[in-house]
Amino acid sequence: MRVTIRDVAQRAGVSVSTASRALSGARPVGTELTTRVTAAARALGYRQNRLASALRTQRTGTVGMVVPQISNPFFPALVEAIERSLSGSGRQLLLCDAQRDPAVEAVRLQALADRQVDGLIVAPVSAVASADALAAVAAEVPVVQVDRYVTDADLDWVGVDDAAGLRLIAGHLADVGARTVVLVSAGSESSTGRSRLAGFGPAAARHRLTTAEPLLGEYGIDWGVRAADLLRARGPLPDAIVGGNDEIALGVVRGLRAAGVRVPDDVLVTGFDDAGFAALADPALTTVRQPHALIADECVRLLDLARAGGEQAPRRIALAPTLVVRASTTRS
Amino acid sequence: MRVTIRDVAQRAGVSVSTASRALSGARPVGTELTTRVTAAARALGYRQNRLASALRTQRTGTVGMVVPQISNPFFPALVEAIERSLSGSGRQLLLCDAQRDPAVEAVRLQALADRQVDGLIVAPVSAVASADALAAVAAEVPVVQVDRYVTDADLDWVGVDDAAGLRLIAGHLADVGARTVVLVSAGSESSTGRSRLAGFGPAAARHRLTTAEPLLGEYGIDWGVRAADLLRARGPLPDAIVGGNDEIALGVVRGLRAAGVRVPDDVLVTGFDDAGFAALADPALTTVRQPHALIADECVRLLDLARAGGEQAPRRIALAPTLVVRASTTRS
DNA sequence: TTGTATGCGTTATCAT
DNA sequence: ATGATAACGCATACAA
Repeated sequence: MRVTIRDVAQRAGVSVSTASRALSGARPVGTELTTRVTAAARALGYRQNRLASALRTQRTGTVGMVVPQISNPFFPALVEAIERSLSGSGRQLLLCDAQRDPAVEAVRLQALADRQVDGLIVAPVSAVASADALAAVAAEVPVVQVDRYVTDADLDWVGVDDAAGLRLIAGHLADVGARTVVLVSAGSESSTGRSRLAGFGPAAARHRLTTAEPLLGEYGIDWGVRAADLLRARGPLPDAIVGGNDEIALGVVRGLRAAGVRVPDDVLVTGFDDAGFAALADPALTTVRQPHALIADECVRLLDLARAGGEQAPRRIALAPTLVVRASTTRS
Repeated sequence: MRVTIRDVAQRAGVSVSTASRALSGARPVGTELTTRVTAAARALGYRQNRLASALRTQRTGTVGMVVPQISNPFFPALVEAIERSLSGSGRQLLLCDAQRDPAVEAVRLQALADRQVDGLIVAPVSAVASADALAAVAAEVPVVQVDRYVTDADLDWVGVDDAAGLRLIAGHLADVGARTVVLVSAGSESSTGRSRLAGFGPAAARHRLTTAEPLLGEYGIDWGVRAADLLRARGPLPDAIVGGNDEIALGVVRGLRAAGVRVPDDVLVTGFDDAGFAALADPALTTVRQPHALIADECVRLLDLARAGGEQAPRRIALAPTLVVRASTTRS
């Protein structure tokens, strides 16, 4: 049988409550008894049954996270950062994958709520189709959205300041001599697609860059390849192509190269996110890095705030990204 | 207050035990009462408190997993597969990141055990430094190693058949006309480094390929770049370079390209694992794909077997990989 | 400061 | 087949 707190108490010659208090530090315990208890605990190799504790305290020390797809190269870094941020306060991450399906996502959200997680960090699959399920769980457990958010639900959100990211990119492109730029990004189904599109025009204008009509498709390498063809069909290429994320940018590079256009020699290309492979690509991608650690910390902070403060107006926290200049915009 | 099974029982006009049995199906319950109970449960929106259930049944329905580093591009696909395999039986994955540190890993293993996970799936950070902690938790909960294993611990393992993978690669290289090949891989600190090295010679011999002295460093793009230089310094390049994993292969490609050597035109290059970026790289990497879904299923199966059967001789399951031919070995 | 007794929500045991 | 009751391991209200 496992060693329980009863065994510890017995061995230390105290009551169970004293043992509990001595170990948790919830209430003061005499110095001698404290040492007796801790000694007994160590001697017996006692380790708390977190389940029983959670049942009693209503706190599991676990936080649930649902990502659209963990194999999507953007999320592992985020998961890692959140796992790390949580472990700072002794909590653990219960990770679920939504398989890009709002229905699966809904099941996962409920399952996590049933396991009494202390909070839920969610990157919703869809801006609209995920809304109901998210609102439902939010009624029973604190929820923070990360990266993406759903429309029509007043929930906290933490992500990157897309407008600021695009300003960084525009500034850099202007610095290296670009005059004409075009955006290749995702449409407005996702919240990030919308805000990146909205941020692009003003950012370009601020740095006196001439823009052409944006090409909007979806986040993915295939769309980037296709967009490169569309762009060439349009006429002379711009000086620079701004990808809505790294995958699109990589697709653009590949599409261009297949047509004999060299990057960065003939055209500059930038990405967004700094997903793992951006540095591995050839040419390595100039991109905007999301501050994973800060995003993670903010998520955790909002979660704790929600637990403490109860109902509040939803907070939306957009953190500043940083520019990472690599070979795709560096002419030798 | 949350709705508990008491509420359901009351509304259905039965005892709590009957309600429990009707809902769980543990013991037969009269048809009428069953319908009354399920109706009441649905009407009240009852959802079981998994914690309380777990405390009683000693089964949490969660499986812990510890990976060396989730941002390492090999692991997300594995995590996804395991998450999926588990969800088939209604279980969930508690994911931890060891931050490449055996000490952190040890803490995570204990934390998961304290949370009463039903099983543990671990890709150990180090073949030697991870052994003690792994053996310790294995004493209290079923453990299955995946991908890598520790020496000196009799624990189940599921992974890929490295020798078979290298035979696939050698066969393919022979098919496309290569005569001389060299291995660039990791040393023998990791179990995979050891077995891939061991499998290379026989695989090459089987297909009448001439081999040169292998270059052994570590899994990582930097080593690949450096190895490319070492290889060029050695004299004329071989027809093909076999990377110990995809990162090394990518580094080799980059190192060669920096020196003006073209892939695949001048030299063929292969990887191992089919990590996410292998398909995204340029040129896309010919590699050996690990059967993630099968590996995941086997992990789960062994876990369940261990729960059921108690102590057994450790099982080591090496699954057959498949060859993925891409541009890095395809001359146009 | 310490001990006693109760309950968290559920399932298992033992009756009937 | 059904119900009363105890117990899982822990933390806390209350009493001393």
